[in-house]
Amino acid sequence: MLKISKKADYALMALQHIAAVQFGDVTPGRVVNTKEIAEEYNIPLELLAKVLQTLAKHALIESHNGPKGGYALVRRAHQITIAQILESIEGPLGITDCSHEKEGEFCMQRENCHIRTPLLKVQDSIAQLLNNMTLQDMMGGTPLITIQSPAAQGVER
Amino acid sequence: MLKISKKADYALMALQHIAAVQFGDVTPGRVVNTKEIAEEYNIPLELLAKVLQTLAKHALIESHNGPKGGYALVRRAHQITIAQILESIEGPLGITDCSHEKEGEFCMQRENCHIRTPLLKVQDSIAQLLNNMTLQDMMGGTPLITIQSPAAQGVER
DNA sequence: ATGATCTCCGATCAAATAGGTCGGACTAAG
DNA sequence: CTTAGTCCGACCTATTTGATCGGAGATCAT
Repeated sequence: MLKISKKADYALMALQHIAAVQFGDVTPGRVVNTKEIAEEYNIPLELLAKVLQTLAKHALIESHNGPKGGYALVRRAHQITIAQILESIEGPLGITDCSHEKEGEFCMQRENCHIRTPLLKVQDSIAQLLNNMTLQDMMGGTPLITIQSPAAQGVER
Repeated sequence: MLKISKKADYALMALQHIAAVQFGDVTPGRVVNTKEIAEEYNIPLELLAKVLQTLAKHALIESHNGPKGGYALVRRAHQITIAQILESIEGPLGITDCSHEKEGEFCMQRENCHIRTPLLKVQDSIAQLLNNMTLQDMMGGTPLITIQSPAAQGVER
């Protein structure tokens, strides 16, 4: 349960990769195109393209067209929150249908519903969690396969 | 994003209602049948029945068959966590596909994936959040506990 | 300038999952 | 024993998600 979509997964991988290239030591400042990312992580090319387009539309990355083109981060990694990334792809956070009810619409269970308020509380907690974590926290450089000491993880803050 | 299913919603409403009847002041100990809950909250009867069956199979409630039959909680409200309820309906918590990979199976992106470990960290935080909240916290019409964000480090309450 | 290449973008298709429905099996009251 | 009321499991449909295709526009190399 509470699974995030594959597209969101791809978005996180792609942004992590772009950040690593752009701010890394090897070829700093280089833009990276869709194909490179797709091959590196075995992601369907066309689908990844669509994901990156969406991210660009939400101003998380900017696109450079033509040959030698590609994508580049607009902000630095620590200024991009996980919440922003996920919401760009999957829409606003809402663990229940009635999370974003506009005035005038309401679910059929609303009048006697006792669980809405506690659930919104849970939702707030998750929102804070995702807002306090940035792309920088995903940078660690250590590949997954190697054994890693718990202290060496980039996510520790 | 991260929306829980309608079935899970119905499960929470139903359990809240059963607990209110069973441990309330009006008719304590009474079992409550599917129809009563469905009408109270405008839930499709047959679908709610299926949800309750699932909850019974996971030993959160017990079914009493025949006339005057219905469902009753087996444990008290404060001993049933939200995590247990949701997992009974939607399966184990897992924000990403590779959360519960068995030995031998792995996603196509695994070998170069840098986001798995941080995401599992997020998942752990959410798990703690849901495990620290019980059905009791949903009782009483008015909101009850304040939940702190587990974002910084370790979840405390 | 012109062609070749690369990216962007919309529309489209297929698979998975959630939402909802049906008839039968069982139980206990009368 | 009958009968009304309940649980239970299989079935069907609709929405969402994952993935794909083809063309238009932009940029760089020649």
